[in-house]
Amino acid sequence: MNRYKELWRRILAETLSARTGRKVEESEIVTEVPPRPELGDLAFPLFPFAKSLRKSPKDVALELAAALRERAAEGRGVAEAAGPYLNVRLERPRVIAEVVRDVLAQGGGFGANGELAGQRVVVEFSSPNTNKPLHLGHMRNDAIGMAVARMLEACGAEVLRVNLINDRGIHICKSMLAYRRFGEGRTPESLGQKSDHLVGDYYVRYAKWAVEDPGAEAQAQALLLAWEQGDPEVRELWGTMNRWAIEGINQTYRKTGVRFDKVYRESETYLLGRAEILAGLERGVFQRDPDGSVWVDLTAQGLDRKVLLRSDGTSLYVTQDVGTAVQRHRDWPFNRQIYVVGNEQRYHFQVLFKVLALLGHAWAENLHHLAYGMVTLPEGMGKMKSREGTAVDADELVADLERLAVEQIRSKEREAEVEDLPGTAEKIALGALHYYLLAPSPYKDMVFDPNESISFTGATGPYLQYTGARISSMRRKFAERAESFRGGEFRAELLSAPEEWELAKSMAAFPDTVAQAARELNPALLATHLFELARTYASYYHDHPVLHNEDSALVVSRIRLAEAVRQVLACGMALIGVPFLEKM
RNA sequence: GCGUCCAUAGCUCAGUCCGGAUAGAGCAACAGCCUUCUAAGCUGUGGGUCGCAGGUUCGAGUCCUGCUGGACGCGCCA
Repeated sequence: MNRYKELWRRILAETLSARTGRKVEESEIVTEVPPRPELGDLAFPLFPFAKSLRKSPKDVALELAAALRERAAEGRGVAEAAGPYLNVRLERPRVIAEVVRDVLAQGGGFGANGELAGQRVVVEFSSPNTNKPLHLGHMRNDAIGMAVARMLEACGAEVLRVNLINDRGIHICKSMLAYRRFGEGRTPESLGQKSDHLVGDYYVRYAKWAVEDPGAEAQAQALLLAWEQGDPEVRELWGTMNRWAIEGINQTYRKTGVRFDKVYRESETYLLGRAEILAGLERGVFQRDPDGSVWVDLTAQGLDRKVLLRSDGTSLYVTQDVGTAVQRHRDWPFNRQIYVVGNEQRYHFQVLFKVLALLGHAWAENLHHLAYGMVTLPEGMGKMKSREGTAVDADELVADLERLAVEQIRSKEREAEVEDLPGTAEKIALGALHYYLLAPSPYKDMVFDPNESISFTGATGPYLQYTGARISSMRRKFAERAESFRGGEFRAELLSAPEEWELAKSMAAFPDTVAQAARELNPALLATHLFELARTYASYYHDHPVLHNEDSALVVSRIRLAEAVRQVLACGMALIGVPFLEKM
């Protein structure tokens, strides 16, 4: 839609410049969409020009409408006055023809643009700990990370998906300690259990034990010390349990379509972080306290004094993150780096970015914390504490959604039609999950209602999938009956229903939404746009037969329009991780 | 105590960055629609002091100030 908007902006700026006797910039022209389609397709409020023209906005609109009459052909539409607004009514058949042609010609590439061409962007997301399986919070993180990565790619950027595995520290030692104490040599194989769940069970076991035994904490500390000193037995146990955790987590990633181009481990970068901090100390940007700890003073910048190295010389979370960032920029010099991390860590990232800047890394100003809100359960369903074993487990949740999808397919008696029941159920489950997690703005806390997420009515992933499957089905039927529609040609002027115009506008605006979503790092804009497109289409095909028409030109015209809708849905769904289904 | 973020329909959320026409969806509720391209659908009805009070503006859900309520942060934890 932008191309038409920009076209009229220019036309209006030229006309207004001539009338006001000063150069009116295109940026001064405010564009909107009229509140009701009958009013036109583009709207330009004229309040700002009333003063300089010494006329009421209403009269300005009337005069402009008259003056713009001769530019209708150029602008593919006519301008009319509507109160204080100048509204433009586009020439529908011409625009519909352009949109359908563009969508079908560009196929899977529709919506892409070159806005970020040549940019290299790192997107870090997921960042699991190796002491427990993934939970619902990770799934929101993953959904956002994957969607943002794909959106940036759609805008031409080269994206590196990066995972940072938190595989060291006291919390990791806790599950190791509990396993050593209570595990009796059990393995995932001996138990027939998914390996990350085994590790997670001992993390929960530790928490229970620590309540009874006040000495537990000290033992965990001792184990961490042994780990840092490289005790072979401890390192071996650590290696085994880490492998279990990571293998299990990777299974979940494969299941949910999450992938990374590069994986970093904190155990591999914390030493570089320490070296960086010591270099900063030498350059005088940090200070050492009498007890040996190293500090950065950010009070001048509205933050606090923060410790960067402990008095015993060991590193902290922020130290590791410094090392990781430096390592990454060496490995793959990026223009931007986006950290998808919960909003409770806002302060941490402010500090991190300032510390990196103080260390003299120019790229520090191109780091961005994409802070997303907490996911909670509805009232009465409890808090998600992985320590207590009450977190919503990712694997379980996906399995539950799949079960419900199977039930739905059976109850609709679609089992024979879909052919691959488990595969279809899996895709519906992922569509439901990803759509639900991406629909609210990332920065806001959200309530995850398991029942609502799997409900198949309303603004959901399955609704998009259903719309796509219906069109796909219709398309197959069209191909089967191709003979009877022979000779029919696409003619945009046959697509004169108001809904057909709404569909064309929605499709024309899709590339703008992709660009905006990428600019704002907000996949929710896409989720909303796709739902509205699907809803308009559902309403349209309910009372406008596509194949059941005498006029084969009308059939062909409508099927092309429907195919374009299908294509736009497919493009958008791919971006937000909702699998497209030919049949459901 | 200090800082950051949030508050829109019974519920879950768009709209706020960048101020413009009677504030929109979905769910739930109620009433309809399957000899017709998949009823996981479609149509209609009811439902809002945009947390409160000021201010700026021709115009405020949107910007500014104060207040109230909530979440998070302010560890030699991650």
